[in-house]
Amino acid sequence: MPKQNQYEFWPKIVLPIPNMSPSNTTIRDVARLSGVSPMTVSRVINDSERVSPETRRRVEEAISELGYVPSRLARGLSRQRTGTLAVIVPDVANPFFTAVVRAAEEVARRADYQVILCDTRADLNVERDVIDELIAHRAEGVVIAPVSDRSAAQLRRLAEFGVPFVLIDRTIPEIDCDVVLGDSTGGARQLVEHLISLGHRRIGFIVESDDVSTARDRRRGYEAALSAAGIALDPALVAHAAPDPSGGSAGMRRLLELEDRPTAVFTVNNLVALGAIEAVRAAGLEVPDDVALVCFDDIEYASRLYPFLTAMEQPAQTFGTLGTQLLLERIEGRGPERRHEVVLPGEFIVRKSCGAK
Amino acid sequence: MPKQNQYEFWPKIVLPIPNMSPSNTTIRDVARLSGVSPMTVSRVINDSERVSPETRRRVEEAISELGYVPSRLARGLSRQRTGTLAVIVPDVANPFFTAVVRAAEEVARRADYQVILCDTRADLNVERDVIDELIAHRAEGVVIAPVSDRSAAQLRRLAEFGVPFVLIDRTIPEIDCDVVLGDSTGGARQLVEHLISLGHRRIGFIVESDDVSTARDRRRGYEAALSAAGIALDPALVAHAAPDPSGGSAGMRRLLELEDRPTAVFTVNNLVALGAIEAVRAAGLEVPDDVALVCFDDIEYASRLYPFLTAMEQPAQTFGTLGTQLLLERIEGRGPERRHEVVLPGEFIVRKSCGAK
DNA sequence: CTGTTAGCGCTTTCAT
DNA sequence: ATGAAAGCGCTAACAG
Repeated sequence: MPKQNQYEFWPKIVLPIPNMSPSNTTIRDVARLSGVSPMTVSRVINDSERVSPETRRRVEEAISELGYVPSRLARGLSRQRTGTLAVIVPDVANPFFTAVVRAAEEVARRADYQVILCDTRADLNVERDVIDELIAHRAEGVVIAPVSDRSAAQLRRLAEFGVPFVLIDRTIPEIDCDVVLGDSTGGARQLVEHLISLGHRRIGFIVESDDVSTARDRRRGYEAALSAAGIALDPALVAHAAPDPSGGSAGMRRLLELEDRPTAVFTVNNLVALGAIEAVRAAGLEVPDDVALVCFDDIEYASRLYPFLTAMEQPAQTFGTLGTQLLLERIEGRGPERRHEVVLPGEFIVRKSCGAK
Repeated sequence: MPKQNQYEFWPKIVLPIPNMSPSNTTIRDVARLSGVSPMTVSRVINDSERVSPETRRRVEEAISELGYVPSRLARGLSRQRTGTLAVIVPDVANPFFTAVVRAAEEVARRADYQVILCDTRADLNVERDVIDELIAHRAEGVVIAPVSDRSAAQLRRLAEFGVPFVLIDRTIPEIDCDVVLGDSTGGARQLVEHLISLGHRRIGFIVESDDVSTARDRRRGYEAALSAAGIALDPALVAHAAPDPSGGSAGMRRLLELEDRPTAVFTVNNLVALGAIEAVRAAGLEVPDDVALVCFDDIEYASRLYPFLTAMEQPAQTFGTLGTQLLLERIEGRGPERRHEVVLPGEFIVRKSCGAK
């Protein structure tokens, strides 16, 4: 079990480092070598039509001979556009966001945009810093799953700087922009109704703070399902916790300590479910026998190995694809005046954790 | 079940888009407003000492009044350094690399570097393109888990451009540079010896192509364990496959079709194991009863939900941390002449898939 | 402590 | 079809 600083003294091997000397070839070097002006070289590297085939050939030869690669910095500064856009998520390690990010990158790449991926770790301050960096970088647009409603300030900042953005997974009350959402309310309702149909009456809910739209919407769905079934809402059954495994554990522990503890629990997402399950087991109980459990979002690899979580699976890739497409439309001015609000239905997947036969 | 183009016609909501007009405030605007020269403003934003407190105050006031954010493009072009480094992995969605990436980003951020994350999808061409982009961006260094030995060309290209890089997880024969590795050979040997100690004699191996160093090294460990136990190597038991779940399935299917099929299988990594298990189940068999299984790398969330895979877990975060630290040393010229080669031991975790009691 | 002068490497605009 | 001049926004290197 390596300790953190075990590698303070690295094992060393005596081998030469390759000779690295920055080769700073510029457009002028290419121009000189091919006997034309920098402007002509510029035309060649930008596939402008107005270059004679012969000149083009000579320039291209010089380029490959010199191993010239145009500087994006200079080009960006001069053109006043960077061809870069950003994807910001609260946690890349969450399989849901991992999928979102991959899809977004794919679309961006195909449209010839570079993408900068930013992980805020659900930290508002990191998010602020990251957004400032992106402004400094003159990113042309941002696809973002914001930390919470309090991200509004930084988004307004983006808007001030004329950087278009689209929200994914989460809305923010005062922010009007394109947005790609899951059907949180409907999905939650469906999950909870399923538990009710299984005979549960005391159903817990582990959820993050109310300033995240998905948390609010899913709570709404939870309440709607209960009320439709004539079950009174018991505030003690709603446990607020961080939206990660340790939050899930903490939340579940609190629910289990209740006098009249729930027989079933709905967690706001996959990672919370994970922690909740661990807490159940730590208490010497079992899912679903002692506590049934349903949640939002799947954990793909886990489910492939062991189909356990009954979940409302959201089409993560589509969040990324669509979000990026909408963003590209805005960037390229093709977007309509009115904003898009896309709501993607989830897929209800019944597995073992809910205890359905 | 949403079809791909169901969203060709997005639902629209009539809401105004915030008025976005690019605010192009430059250092000169700030200079003008605060009544100093651009140079003084530059000094202020760079925390240079040589500015009187009063001037500094006025400048800072102007900055916040104008909402000025210095352009990284211009700064980079002028300073001839971008403060950007890149992390390249073959698959961010692989929990192992997800962890690597997060750790790397953390270290980079603390050293005030921006990081660009690139996912090559194990595609050599994507890798080449990505590296070209990074050169164009004038990234200052690269931490890379290369696709295969054939990545050598693009790494040499990096070196030509004076971009330092460190290899993680995988070495490349002709490339001498800092590298952070796991103990593939030793780890593989330990895994296979464990299977042997459980009584297995026919042990299969599902592995990717031999031009990836980890594949070679793990095969070496596999063979060493067999030979130490006096078990003859049967080439039919070594299945080559893509290093992902579908590759794992394909590989396992081939092994199961053998006349004298293996009673245990070692897979080169976590994702291959996943596919292999699916194939076993699809064949109506069970792990570990019909086929025992061990692999490299854990699938964290899956294991938390259901501790199943017997695996050689590698300290992924340390790969990222150390790799980035080494890179930073190189970038900042603090690195020693000789290269570092760090080999991190794995942790052998016995769970159910190997069938140990 | 502050300002001036030159670029950084590319592209835009306008000539030719 | 090609080139010259100017400038994108910033900072290094010198003044003063």
